[in-house]
Amino acid sequence: MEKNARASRITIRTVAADAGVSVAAVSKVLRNAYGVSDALRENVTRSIEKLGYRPSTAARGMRGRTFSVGVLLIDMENPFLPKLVGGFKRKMAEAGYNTLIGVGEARTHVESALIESMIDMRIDGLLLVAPRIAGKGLDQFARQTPITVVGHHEPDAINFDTANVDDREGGRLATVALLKKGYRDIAMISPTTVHRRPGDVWHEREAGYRAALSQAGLSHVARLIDISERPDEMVKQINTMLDRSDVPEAIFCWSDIHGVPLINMARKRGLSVPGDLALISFDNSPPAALPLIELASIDQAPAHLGSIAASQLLSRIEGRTESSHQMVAPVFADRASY
Amino acid sequence: MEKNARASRITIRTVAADAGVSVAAVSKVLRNAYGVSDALRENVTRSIEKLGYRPSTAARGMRGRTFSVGVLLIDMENPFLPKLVGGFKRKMAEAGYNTLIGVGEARTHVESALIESMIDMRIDGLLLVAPRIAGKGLDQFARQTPITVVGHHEPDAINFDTANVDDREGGRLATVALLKKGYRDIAMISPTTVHRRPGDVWHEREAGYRAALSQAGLSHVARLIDISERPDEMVKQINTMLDRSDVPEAIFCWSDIHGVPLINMARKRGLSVPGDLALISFDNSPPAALPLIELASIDQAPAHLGSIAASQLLSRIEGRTESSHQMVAPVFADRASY
DNA sequence: ATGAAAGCGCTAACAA
DNA sequence: TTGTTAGCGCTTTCAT
Repeated sequence: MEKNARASRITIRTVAADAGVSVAAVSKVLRNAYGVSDALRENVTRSIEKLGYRPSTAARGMRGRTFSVGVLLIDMENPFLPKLVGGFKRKMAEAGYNTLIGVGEARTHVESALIESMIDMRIDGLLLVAPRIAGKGLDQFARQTPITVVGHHEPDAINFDTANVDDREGGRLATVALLKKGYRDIAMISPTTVHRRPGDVWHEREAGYRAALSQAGLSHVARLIDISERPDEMVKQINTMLDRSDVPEAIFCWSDIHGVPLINMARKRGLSVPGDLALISFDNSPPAALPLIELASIDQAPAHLGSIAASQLLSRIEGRTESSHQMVAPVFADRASY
Repeated sequence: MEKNARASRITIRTVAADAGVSVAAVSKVLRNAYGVSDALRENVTRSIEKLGYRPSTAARGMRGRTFSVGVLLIDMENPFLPKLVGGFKRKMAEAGYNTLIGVGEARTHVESALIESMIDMRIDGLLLVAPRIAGKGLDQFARQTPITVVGHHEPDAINFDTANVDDREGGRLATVALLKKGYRDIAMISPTTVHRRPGDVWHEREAGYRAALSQAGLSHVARLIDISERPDEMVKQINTMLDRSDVPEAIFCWSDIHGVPLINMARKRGLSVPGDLALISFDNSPPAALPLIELASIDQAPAHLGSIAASQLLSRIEGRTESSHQMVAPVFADRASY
C-alpha cells in the first residue's frame, strides 16, 4: 500500500477507550448480544455515534457474519433482471443485509471466480440468477455458503434452495392463448443447440409448449426454431427465418430478449404483427410494454420472486438445512401482438 | 453461526504444513514478494494447487489489498449502464481485480450505506456512477479509498478522479443537428426542479443546448420542459405536454430514459416523428436503436468511458495523488427521428 | 533466502 | 453484567 496516510481508522478499541469499557463490551453492544446493561449500552452507543465508528466488515468476516450477501447475475443487459434484484435487495435490506452484485457473463469460469471471490470475502449467502454452473458444481459451492438459485430448476437439490416461476405453466399459458385465437401453425423460438442441461428454464417452457399442443391434439405441428444468444447472430437468424416461405403463423418466443428484436424486425419488414405473424413472448420486460411494441408476454412477477429468494436465503443463513424449492404462478401480460 | 460444519477451510497454514515451509513463505509466494527461491516458489505453488487453496479476501483485507473494487450504480434500470460497467469490469479484470456492484437507488443514504459497506469490506477502490452524493461528501469518502466518478462533473476535485463524456458538446451537437434541419422552435426536456447541483450532467447538456441556440441567434427561443424521474409522473407530464397547443417543433431530450417513452407516446397518439415532432436524445441506449423506434441520440461511448475510469482507478490504487479529470468526445448516432 | 512472531479489528469462550 | 483473552487467516517487519 503506497499511501497509508489514509485517515487512520476508528476501531473498536478507539470506541472502548472513549467509553471507558472493554472491547468485548463494545462488541456485545454491536451484536445486540445477551447480557448488557442499559447504562453500558447507552454509554457505548453514544461513543459510537460521537466517533462515527463503523465496524470493519472484513474483520467481522473472520469470525462472525458480514451481513452482506452476494448476487450473481448472468448479465446486466437483460431488462428483466432489475426488478428481480430490486425485490431481493429490499427484503434483504429489511433484515439488515447489504447486497453486492457480480456479473457472470454466462461464462462458467467467470461465475466460479466471482462466487469464490464472494465466499472469500465472507458474504453470508449467495443468490445465483440463471447460473451456468449447475448440479454438482452448485452443490460444491453450497457446502461453503448458503445458496438460493433463481432461473434454474433443480427440484431435487438438497444443499441449496430454488425459487422460480412455473416455467412450464408459463409456456402452456402462452401456447393456449395462441390456440384459442385459432392459430394452428405455432412454432417456438428457443436456444436449442447450446448449453442444454436439465433444469434450464427453456426446457420447462418448451415442455409447456408441447403439453398445450398435445392437449389440442397438435403434437405433430410442434416446431422448434433455434436462436443464438449472440446479438449479431441472432439478428441474422431472425432475418433468415423471416425470409423463408414457411414462416409460422404464430410464434411462442422463450424470452423477450429475442421476442423484442423479432417483433421489431418483423414489423420493420412490413409484416403486420399480429396480422401476418402472431407473437407471444416470456418475461414481460419493460421494452415489451412500450406503446410502439406492445408485445404480449408471460410475466414472472420478478419482484415477488426476488423477495421469495431472499426469504429462503435468510432462513438458510439462520440455520435451516432442509431444502426449499418454490414456484410462483406466471401471469399473462395480454397485449395485441397475437 | 448455526452450522459451522461447513467444510473446514484450507488456510495458509494448511499449505505451509503441506509444503513443509513457514506461512510467511507461502504469503510471499502469494504476493510475488521479493526474495523467494524458485525451488520454494515451485514447491509452494504445487501445494496450493494440490489443495485447491484460495486466500481469504477478508483476512487479506485486514492488512493488504483485497484485489476487489466496488461500483456504485445509480440504478439498474437504465439500459445505458451495462456497457459502461462492462468496459470497466473488463479492464479491471485484466489487472487482476474483481468487480462488485452495488445499487444506490438515487438515494443519498442508500449510497452512503453502500459506499461505507464496501469500504468496510476493504475494497481497494470505488467507481461511482452518477452519484447523488457530491462535493464534500465525495471528498470525505475519497479520504478513505481511491475513487473515480463517472456521470458527474467535478473538474476541480483533487482527491478523486472523474471521467465523462463532454456533455456540453453533446448537447450542442444535438441542438445544432436540429437547427441544421431548419427547426427553430427547439425545446429541451430535462429534470429542472429536483436535485440540481453544479456538475450534474443535465446542467452541462443544457449549457450545450443554450450555446448552440445562442450561436444561431436564437437564445430567446430556449425553452426548458421539466420532467420527473418517477415513471408514473413522467408519463403524465409527457401527456400533458403533448396535449398543449404549443408543442415544440423539435425537442432535445436530456436522456433516452425519457426520450424513448416520449417517442413511443407521441407516435402512439398519431403524431409523426419526425413529421410533426423532431426528437434527438442522449445516451444511445439499446432501445433507441430498435427498428420500431429509431431515435437519434448522442452516444457516450460507454465501454470506453468505463475503461478510462478503470485506468484512473488503477493508477490511484498504485499511489497517484494528483487528480485526473478526463473527457471523451460524444458521437452522434444519427437516426430518422428528426 | 527463509522463518518467527507481532499484529490487523473483530468475536466468543470463559473468568471474574 | 462486565472484562480478559485466545484466536480468525493473513501480511509484514525483523531476525537468522
